[in-house]
Formats: sequence, C-alpha cells, structure tokens
Amino acid sequence: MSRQKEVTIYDLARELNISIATVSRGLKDDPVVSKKTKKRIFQLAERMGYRYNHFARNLRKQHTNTIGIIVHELNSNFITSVLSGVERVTTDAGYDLIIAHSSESAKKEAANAKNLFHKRVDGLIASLSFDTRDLEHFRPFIDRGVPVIFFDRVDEAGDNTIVVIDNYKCGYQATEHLIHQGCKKIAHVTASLNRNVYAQRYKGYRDALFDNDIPFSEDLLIVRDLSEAAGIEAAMCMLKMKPLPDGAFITNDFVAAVCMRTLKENGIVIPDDIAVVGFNNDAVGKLIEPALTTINYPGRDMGEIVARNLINHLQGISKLEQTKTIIVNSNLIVRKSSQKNNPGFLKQKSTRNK
Amino acid sequence: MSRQKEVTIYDLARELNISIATVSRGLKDDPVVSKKTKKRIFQLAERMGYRYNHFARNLRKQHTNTIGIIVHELNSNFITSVLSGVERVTTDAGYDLIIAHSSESAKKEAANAKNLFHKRVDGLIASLSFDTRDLEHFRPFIDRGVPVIFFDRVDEAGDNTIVVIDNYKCGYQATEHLIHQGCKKIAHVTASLNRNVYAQRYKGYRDALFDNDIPFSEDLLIVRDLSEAAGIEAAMCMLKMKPLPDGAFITNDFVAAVCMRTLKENGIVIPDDIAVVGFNNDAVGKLIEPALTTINYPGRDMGEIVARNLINHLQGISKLEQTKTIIVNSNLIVRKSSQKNNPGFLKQKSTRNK
DNA sequence: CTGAAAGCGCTAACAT
DNA sequence: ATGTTAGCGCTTTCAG
Repeated sequence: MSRQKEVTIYDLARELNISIATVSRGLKDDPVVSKKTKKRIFQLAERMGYRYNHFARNLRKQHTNTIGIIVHELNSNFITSVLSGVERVTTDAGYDLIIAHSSESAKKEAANAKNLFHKRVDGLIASLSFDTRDLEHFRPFIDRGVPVIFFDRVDEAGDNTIVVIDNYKCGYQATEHLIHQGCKKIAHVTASLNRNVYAQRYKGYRDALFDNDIPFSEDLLIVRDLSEAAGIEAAMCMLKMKPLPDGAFITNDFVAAVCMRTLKENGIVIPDDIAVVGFNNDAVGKLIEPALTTINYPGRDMGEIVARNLINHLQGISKLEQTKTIIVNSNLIVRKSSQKNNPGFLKQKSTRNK
Repeated sequence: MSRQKEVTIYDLARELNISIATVSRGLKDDPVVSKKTKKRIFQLAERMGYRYNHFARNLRKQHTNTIGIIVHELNSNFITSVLSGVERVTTDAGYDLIIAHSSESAKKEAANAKNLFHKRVDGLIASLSFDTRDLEHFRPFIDRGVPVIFFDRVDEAGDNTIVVIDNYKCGYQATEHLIHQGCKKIAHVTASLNRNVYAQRYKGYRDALFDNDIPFSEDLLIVRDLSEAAGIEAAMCMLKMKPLPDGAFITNDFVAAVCMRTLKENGIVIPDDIAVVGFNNDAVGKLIEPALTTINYPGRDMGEIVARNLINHLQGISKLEQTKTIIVNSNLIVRKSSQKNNPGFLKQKSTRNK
C-alpha cells in the first residue's frame, strides 16, 4: 500500500512562487488569472502529477455534484436502457453517477440508500426492489431536502415524484389483444402483486376480462419471481389446467421466453394452442420462435426524463414538488406469438369498442 | 436546494458537554470510551440525525475504502455476472464499489479512469473497451501505486496482473468440435482482432483448422461488432458464400442468436446446413431454437477471483506483483445448434487426438 | 477514560 | 491579477 506523497496545490504554489489561491483559481480556469500563470500552473501540475482532491473540495463546497441511482437489478435490458438514458443527461449536466443495485432485496436497498446518503449525493433516483415494503430508508434524504425521484417500481401512495408507464392500460391492452385473437381462457403470469407495476397490470388484465365477459378464476393467476425457474414453473402450472388456457399474459419477456420454451417442449403450439404476450420488449423477444408479442417499455426515454427532472430541480429550473406523476408512453408490439389464425372470430367480435 | 444545516460531531459534543474527540471515538465504537458515554453519543446522534461526513473522514484518512470497476458495457450477461462476483467479495471485505462503463468507447473509458482516479479509489478493476489502443489512462494509477487488475479484455503485453480465460484453447475447442461434426468450411464471426480475446479465439480457430487439414480463406473471417446489425450482416455474408459454409464459430451468443435467426429466415437449417457455436453461455442460448452450443464463461467466478486478488493486495495479504496472469476455467457446452447427425463421419475421424 | 489541538487539501471572501 | 486567511468535519497524536 505504499502510496507516495500526493502533490497538493501547496506544492505547486511553492514551486511556482505564487499563492495557493492563484493556483486554485488557475486550476479551475478562472478568467481572473493571467494566461501566462495559468499555463505555468497547468504545466507544472501535469509534470508533478497533481490530482485535485475530491474530498477537500467537497468538504469545502458542501455539495458533491453526484447523483445516486438505486435499481433492483443490473441484469435486465430495461434497466440498462434506463441507466444509459440517465447517464446521458447527468454527464451532460456535469454530474457524476453512482450506480447501486439491490438484487431485489429490501435489505440491500436500504444499505445502498444509507451508503449514498453518507456519500452525500445531491439527488437520488430509485426503483424499488421486489420485497421493499416501506420507504423508511429514503426518509433521511427527504428530511434533509435531498430530492428523490422514483421510477418504474414506485410507491404510488406516497407523495414523492414518480415516473412510470401506464401499467394499468398496458395490462388492459395486452389482455384485450389476446381476447381479440379469440382467447377465452387467459392465464396471467406475473410477480409480486405488492409491487405497483404488477398490481396495475393485473388490474388491467382483470378489467379487460370483465369488460369482455370473460370469466376469471384464481387459478389463472400465477405469481412467481423473474427467474428462469419461475418461467418453467409457470408453464407447468398452465399445462396442468383443464382445459388448457388458450392465451397467456406474462409480465416479463424473459419469463415469457422460458415459459414458451417449456410449453413447446411439452407439445404446445404457440400461438395456436396458447397465444402469448410478454412485457418490456427485451432483445430476447425477437430471437425466440415464434417472436414474442410484447409491451414496448422505453427505458432510455424514461431514464432521460427522470434525470432531466431531477437535474432541473437541482439547478433550480423547476420544482420537483410541482410534479407528482409523469407517465411515459408505452405501446403494444404485435408479433407472431399472439396471432391466432381465426379471422372469422375477429369479424364476429368487431362490434366491441374502446 | 435548501439543505438545512448538517449536524456535526461539534454539535453532539456541545450538547453532551464532552469533547469532539470523545464523540469521534465513541461513534466508531472505540473500546477506550466508556459504555455509558458511548450510549449517550449514539442516542443523541440518532436523535439529531447525525450523518458522518465521508469527505472530512477521507480527507483526513487519505484512503477511501472504495474500489472502482470499469467495464465496457452493462448490457451483457457476462458483465453483470462478473459484477455480482466482484460485489460479493468487496462488500464482504467492507469496500464500496463504484461501477463505471465505457460503452465500448476508449474516450469514455479514459474519462471514467480519470474520474475514478480523482475519486481516489484504493484499487481499480477494468476490462478494456472495444477501441482502446493504449493504457495511458491507467498510468496515473500505476504511478501512484494504486493497484489495477484487468480482466477479460486485457493487454497481454503489459505487465499488469490480468485475469482471463484461455481464449486460444476455447477457440480451438469450439472449432474442433465443429470439425468433429463433419464441418469442412467453417466461418468465423468475431469482433475487432485488436482485442486480445478475439485475437486469441481467432488463433485457436486457425490452428484447429490447420491441425485438421481444413483450408482457411480470408472471406470466412467476418469481423463486426456485437450489435444486432452485426449479426444480420454476418448472416448475409455467409449466405453469399459459394458454397455455403457448413459451420460457424461466432464469438458472442447474442450475435450468434441474431445470426441464426437471419439464416433460418433465409431457409437455412441449423445445424444440418450450418452448425453454430457461440461464446459466453448467455441466457439467450437456451431460449432459441435450436439451443446454442457455446463456451461457458464463468463470469461470477472471474469476478470473485479478480476482487479477491485485489483486496488481498490492498490488505497486504499478498502482493499483486507476484501474479501476472490468472486463468479461469471455461468449457464447451454442447447443445443442438452444432450437432450434425452423421455418426459415420465421426467414426472415420476418431484417429485424431489431443 | 477524556480533552486539546494540529492538520488533511481546498475554496472563497476579503484584502491588496 | 494575486495573496491572506478562515474554515469545511473529521481523526489522531500527545497530555492529562
């Protein structure tokens, strides 16, 4: 761990026979110091391997120019898209980003929050983990006036600013689409209904069924997590149903893909036997066969919107308190996995509206 | 941005009528301060919402207990596995992790390096971007004695510690496997040969061909990036070959999956017409049809090994300088995409060895 | 067991 | 255009 002595502005000042104030100013290109001295400063700094001390600076300035983001998982197309959107905006605005992920654990999420709090991020962006029940670990930020924005997985009840898609509508659309294809028994594979996104999608699903006079029964609802095992289990569940469902709305593309594979292995033809709609528009949907009908969830846009709002607040351009909810566009992408070949049915159904 | 006044140890000390030194000691549970005062300190700290100041502390202590990691992309199964491995080890050891990603750009990589340097990470882990040509941006770390370990995408020529798999062997194995399946014209779809991993795999491919008396020609080599477009282009390239290749070794599972889809769309049967081997063992490989034969690249293990070595060095348990190269196990996973049905050929080939 | 005090490197108000 | 100086909040000798 032998780290040789750091060179500081004192060293530069001594060497150049000027004051540390001038060095400090020169280093940040303050127009008030002469071109000549600035040049000398930069050259010497370079030569001596000077690096400015983040800590001294932050200690002095009392803010960090850093924003933190807590996500539930890195291993997801959607999340990495969000991240890239956030990053574009934050780096443009000269902010650093610290990425933390909770691995879907409320405990880790709280630890991350605490850590970012101590690191004194100027603002926080978060999407809740699977099993997060309350928002206590965000209290310190709010108490201290550090702005927090939630996206995707949020607590709708609180009065924090949230950025979401219309999960209810998406659930409704996805289900309605299956109904239009002639499905009369639609399974719903999803994750914990405690999380707003899944609860809303479920609600949309239920309402679409109801509005179309399709009966619902509890055993059509399959709640698991987002793992490969979940996909296999869901398929097994469906295979046991008598009669088989003729459609499935699965709220995650990866799970949908695994599920489809398992169904196919068991002789089910998709979409003829079971039509499938996923969620997120992950890359995998276009790779599997048949290609997966899904809801396009524009992560990058969402990331940009979240970050832009946070930074505007930080810069005093707008107040976060004025905005409670921002809804980002999303839409159904129809591919092969859901298209049944029964135009006759479609015609007969065409009176339905909205 | 109204942030109310932070409470400091001075506030606590004043309130409790003790010195800041005692508060400081108490806060870090120093055995030298009495249980009673400690308790009073903790309670008051809690009550007043005290949070310790990272910056003041780091400024004083001159090290950060933070390690940085620079990766080329987040959006990859392999990378997120590595990250989870690294994270497990670093958090166990009480270090913070700062994740930065370069989006395959040398420029962003350099910016990230500079940033982490200024943030004074105690150690650095990195996998090089696509177009990184030299390691100049890591110079400052090395000059300052901040340990740096490279993994996966590395510079083999330098004398930094590197953690890799045996890419040459993997390339050889993958190609040999195709040859065993009876392939006589094997295309190689890969990325920039400037990057060690691709160069080594290519070398393995060439040697396997040579050792098995299979001719190579330049047009079998398709160099692109790791995008969807690359996969489509690669497929188009192969379709134009006369005669068609009967095998393809593609150094990335996602690209392989896209490529297979495009080939299938053009009437090619896999593996009968063209047998395919991918690389990485991403989740997608098990989802597509036929399932993808690939090289298992154990990211999590790699992450753990990298982090463990770095931390051992930081803690003085071992010296990084003693280890130049660490090779992590990897192996071929045979699935449907490469298995041709011609046992006759296999028998005739069984004299081959090594 | 507790306190006093120096100093980590930097910024910014106030001089000059 | 440059210099002086007072902290930012904390850790850590050294003294009691």
